[in-house]
Amino acid sequence: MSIIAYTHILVVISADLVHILKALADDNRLRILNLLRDGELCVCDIEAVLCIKQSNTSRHLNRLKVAEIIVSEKKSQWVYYRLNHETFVKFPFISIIINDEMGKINVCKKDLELLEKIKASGRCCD
Amino acid sequence: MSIIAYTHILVVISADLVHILKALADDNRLRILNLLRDGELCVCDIEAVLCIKQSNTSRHLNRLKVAEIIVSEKKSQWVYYRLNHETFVKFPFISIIINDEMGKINVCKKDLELLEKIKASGRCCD
DNA sequence: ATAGTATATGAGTATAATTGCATATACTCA
DNA sequence: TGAGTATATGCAATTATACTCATATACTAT
Repeated sequence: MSIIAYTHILVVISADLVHILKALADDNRLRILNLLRDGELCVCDIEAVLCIKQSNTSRHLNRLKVAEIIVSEKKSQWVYYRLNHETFVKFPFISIIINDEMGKINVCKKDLELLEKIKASGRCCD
Repeated sequence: MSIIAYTHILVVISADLVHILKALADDNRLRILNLLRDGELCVCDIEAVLCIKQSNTSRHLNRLKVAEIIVSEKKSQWVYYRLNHETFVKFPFISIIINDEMGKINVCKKDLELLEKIKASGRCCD
């Protein structure tokens, strides 16, 4: 179900249902997606809110990126991650999980509050 | 996020989002849910279509049952499994995955065809 | 009772996922 | 250029998951 296209060195692996579900099936990654609802964030913001190691944060983000659930953009020394709405068009259930389910989870609410505090009182970036 | 209620010996663990996603994030279990779209099936039917070992089939079914995605009912020597629509009301994204995504997957289409053949030409049960 | 069938489970193995530490890379700013 | 910051990645340890084989349990029918 995965499409692998070789164009010179470029390798594109189209995410399929199981890979997307595997990427979603983790507490930390769900919390990351919840944080990204409000807009893009850099690795250090996420790291601070979730209180997990930088390398771990980076790996979780990469897992979501490989599944095409998020995309990244480098701006000076920071890498900003944001939700990939193109994939949500193809797999609408992802939007439903992020928009409808996240709000019900207590940890997710607290994460958003903590994010606001961190944003207010001097972030690592920007 | 899990609610654990002790009433005498009864233990009820309410399935939460991550557990449901973990239960869904597997090829064989997605194929099982696809087969159950048309109605209840016993273990041997599923085993035959997916071409996996009986013990493995039983464990996958248990994983889905613990996540409350399916329910089981014993009828004489067979155990019939079916979709748990109560959970789908609580988590509508599951319905969307099963109804909208399964149909797009080739293996799932073939599984349904094979199931019809097995049902037609003498099943193990009933 | 006994043999046969359906399902569940314990034990062991193989593989995959998560994590942390140390380090490499990329970028900025003085 | 050199120091500092942000992010990614190699490696190793730990844990979780999937799978198989053998066996136990539950039920049916003779």
